[in-house]
Amino acid sequence: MIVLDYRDKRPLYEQVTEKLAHLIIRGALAPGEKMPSVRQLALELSVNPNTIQRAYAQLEQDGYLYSVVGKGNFVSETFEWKIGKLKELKKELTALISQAQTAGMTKEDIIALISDIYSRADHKEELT
Amino acid sequence: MIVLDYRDKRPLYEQVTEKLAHLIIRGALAPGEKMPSVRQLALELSVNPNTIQRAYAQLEQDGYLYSVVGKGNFVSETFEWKIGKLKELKKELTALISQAQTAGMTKEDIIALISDIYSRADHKEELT
DNA sequence: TCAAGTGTATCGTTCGTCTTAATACAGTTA
DNA sequence: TAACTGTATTAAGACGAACGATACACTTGA
Repeated sequence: MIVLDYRDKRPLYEQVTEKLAHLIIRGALAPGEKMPSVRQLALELSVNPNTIQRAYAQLEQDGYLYSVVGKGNFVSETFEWKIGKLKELKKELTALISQAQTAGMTKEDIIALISDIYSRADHKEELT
Repeated sequence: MIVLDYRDKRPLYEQVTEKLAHLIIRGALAPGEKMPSVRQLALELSVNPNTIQRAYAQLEQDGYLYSVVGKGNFVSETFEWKIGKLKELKKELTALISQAQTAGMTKEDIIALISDIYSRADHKEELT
């Protein structure tokens, strides 16, 4: 199901989080589906249950799944994590734009920058 | 000239960097002016010369000043650091907006967000 | 020329935080 | 109630950031 890379310098829980998130985003794990238990997945990956627990906690934080004590972890509906991701990005964008304006960028500067980025993206989309 | 706050959890070199940057931005240190030497400022602040050195290196990286071996550190022309800051912000903004659009935010969503941020900032400016 | 000033590079110690694990606690269900 | 779930606490180890001691390299003026 998942293979960990011990040459990867990132922590184990982060690798697990990322790979599970990918499976959910791609639809390999359907909404409502039951995730493997923390102990079971820990056994499969030869890792401490806490490591899986931390990955699951992060995925819950990001809206990808929800947990029920005594029952297990389950994949959330798609819109859940999309909303979560948007909120996160909005937060970061706000902070960055605040910096930008204190540094002297005008509103128009930023809008022009955004238009530029989006126009390039439109070209890419034509290829998909 | 500068007072360090040891209750502040941020590292000393970061405090020094920030406060010197403020002095430069506000014009208290004029372009072309000679900065105190690393050893001299280190003495004044009762801190290791390396700490000041690191602050100066950061300020040079950000375009606030330039150094000449054997002579000293000097405040850069204003446009130098403005350009540097803008480039940095543009880079971060580009990366973040790319993420935003892959996450489903539309161009209009982002522009609305920016307008919101700027309108709040305008209110603040009226008070200064 | 050389002493005294300047910036810079290297190295080691300390200290905090991050990561992971061991273990115990708590809820659910057949 | 046994066997499964998730969760909380604590400790140990690794790692990196911050700072300082020290030596190196360049410039200037007496």
